[in-house]
Amino acid sequence: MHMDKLIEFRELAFGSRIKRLSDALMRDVKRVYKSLYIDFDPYLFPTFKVINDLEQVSTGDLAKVLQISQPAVTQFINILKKKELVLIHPDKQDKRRKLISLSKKGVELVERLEPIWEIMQLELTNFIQREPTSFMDHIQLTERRQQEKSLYQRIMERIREEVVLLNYDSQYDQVFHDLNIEWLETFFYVEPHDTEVLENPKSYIIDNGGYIFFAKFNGEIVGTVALINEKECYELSKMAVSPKYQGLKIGQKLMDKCIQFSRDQGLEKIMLYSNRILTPAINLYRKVGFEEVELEKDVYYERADIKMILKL
Amino acid sequence: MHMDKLIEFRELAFGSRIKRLSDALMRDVKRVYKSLYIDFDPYLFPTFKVINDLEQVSTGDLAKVLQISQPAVTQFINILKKKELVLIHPDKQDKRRKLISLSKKGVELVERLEPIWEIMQLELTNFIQREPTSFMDHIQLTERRQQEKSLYQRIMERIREEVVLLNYDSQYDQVFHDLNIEWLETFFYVEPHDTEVLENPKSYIIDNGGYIFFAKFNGEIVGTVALINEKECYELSKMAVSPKYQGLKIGQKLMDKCIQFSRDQGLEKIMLYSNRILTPAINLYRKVGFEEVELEKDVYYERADIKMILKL
DNA sequence: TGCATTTATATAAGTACTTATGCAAATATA
DNA sequence: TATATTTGCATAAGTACTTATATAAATGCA
Repeated sequence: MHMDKLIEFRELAFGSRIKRLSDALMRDVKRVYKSLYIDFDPYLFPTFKVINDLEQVSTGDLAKVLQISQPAVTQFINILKKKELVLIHPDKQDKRRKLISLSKKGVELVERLEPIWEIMQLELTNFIQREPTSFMDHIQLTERRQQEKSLYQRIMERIREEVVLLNYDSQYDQVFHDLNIEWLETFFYVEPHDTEVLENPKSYIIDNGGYIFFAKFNGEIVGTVALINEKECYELSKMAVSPKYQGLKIGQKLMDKCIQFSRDQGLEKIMLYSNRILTPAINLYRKVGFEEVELEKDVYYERADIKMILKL
Repeated sequence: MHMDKLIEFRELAFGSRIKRLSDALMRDVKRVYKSLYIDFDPYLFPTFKVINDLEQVSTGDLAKVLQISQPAVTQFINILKKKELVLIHPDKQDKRRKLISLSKKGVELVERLEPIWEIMQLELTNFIQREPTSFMDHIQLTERRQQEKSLYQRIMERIREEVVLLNYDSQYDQVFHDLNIEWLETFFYVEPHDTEVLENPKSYIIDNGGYIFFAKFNGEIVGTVALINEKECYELSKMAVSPKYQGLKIGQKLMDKCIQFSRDQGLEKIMLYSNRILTPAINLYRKVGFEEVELEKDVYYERADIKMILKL
């Protein structure tokens, strides 16, 4: 009773099957955008990409090159307009025509999306292109691949792989400062001690036997964390991830690195101070094994209201 | 500007392209049903066919074997119910469950659809299955085939080919009578002379040097026409096509046969009487070359209000 | 055996398109 | 040079699904 009847119906269910397949893939790509907190939808891709490539197009031209109905294009443009991704200017020569081009925000989005599209292109190629075979077999094989590991998972894994970890380098001092100031300003206020440390990471952290790691994605530093040298253990601190790149599990990756690094150094534990407002962070700490311990009275961070320790 | 941009986008537009393709094919199949005056939709096919094959299924089972959402199944069942094609009975053991089975009308529809499905299966196989190649190439080739000659045209042509013409045989006397009585009763009233002729085609038509042809589709006589022997020409008469099988161009096929036959006999013209109410018929007569001539006063059909002649 | 959980289905609202149709501007034609 | 036709876009409504959620019946477990 659990088998797929559409397979049995063979070519007769061809239409239904490619529909089902395309629906599944579109849904997966939609989830990718959502996971990356990007306000974009896969069905908008063809329209958006053509506007980007041709720089200026009319509604009718879009319908022609995309081979979809003109009302569909009108609707998509309205949605892109609402998202402020395109500009619409009437054609001077022909007052019936509207010329569409990308807005500044649209161009920025393209820049953000391009590396992701590249990865999608790669994963999709890998997903659908194997040995040459019949159309029906391709559908069958692709459905099976989707069941084994969804396109969503494949793309996300690949995107996460693109995040590489780097050791401290003074060229990243500014980013280290900015990433940390960002969340400090959002949730608390910046203490004078913070500024001092964040502006001089080398003397305060590195020269004291501490370490700083960076996460790089798409040529950009998108996250950082520091291990500050305390007696007998490291204090995990200055963890910050660019809000633009949430969903990539960068925090997780930085944590893993810190834990592995401390283990390799033969240490027994990692310690950290945090604040209960930062629930996602606290959850991550718990997930990797940190346990809450009593907070001493004279802690040097004013905002700290929780202390956690991970036994290695 | 007229090229297909989706091709350029390669694998990135994979989802959009199979969506576009499936939409096109579904639309074509929908048109086939419409052309045959069958009140059915391609999206209902998987559900309908599974109910037919399994005889009794629950909503949930359908969702499982079709791999679509349960609300979709509920909606499809409601539509099938509205079309009176299925029966819904609550499960005695499990009062939450609903068991779906085909109604009498549903079974009849399956019988009507099965030969068409067979042709669709054939045409689709031919449409999508060529040399083994990559998934993208299959899509490309299929799109091209669709542009050259749409799936709709391919299926319709094949269905029309299934209509074969037969010469007079007394075993078809009853059908000859019934098909003609049907339209006579619909548009006029049956004159005593009609009944006389329709009940004795052999003595009234064949034995007078006339001819009767039949159109057969799916093992059933679906149309007929007679050439009645008059001095110097044939009178085309008793043309009738089963309303169930409109859209197959059966009338056209019977006409072509009559014209070809008369030509082969070396005759100079065909003559017919009709009535202006029967616009589709009159249109067909005009289309193949019949021209209106003056109607004599003493014509032996009371309902005749137009006389036409085709010069061969 | 009673109550929480799970399962089967229904309902509502949203999505990504379609077709049908209307209106205004541009072009062709007389 | 007026008028009919065509073209470009918008609007409305429909279609074939989806997700989210509700409800009632069945089942699991204490």
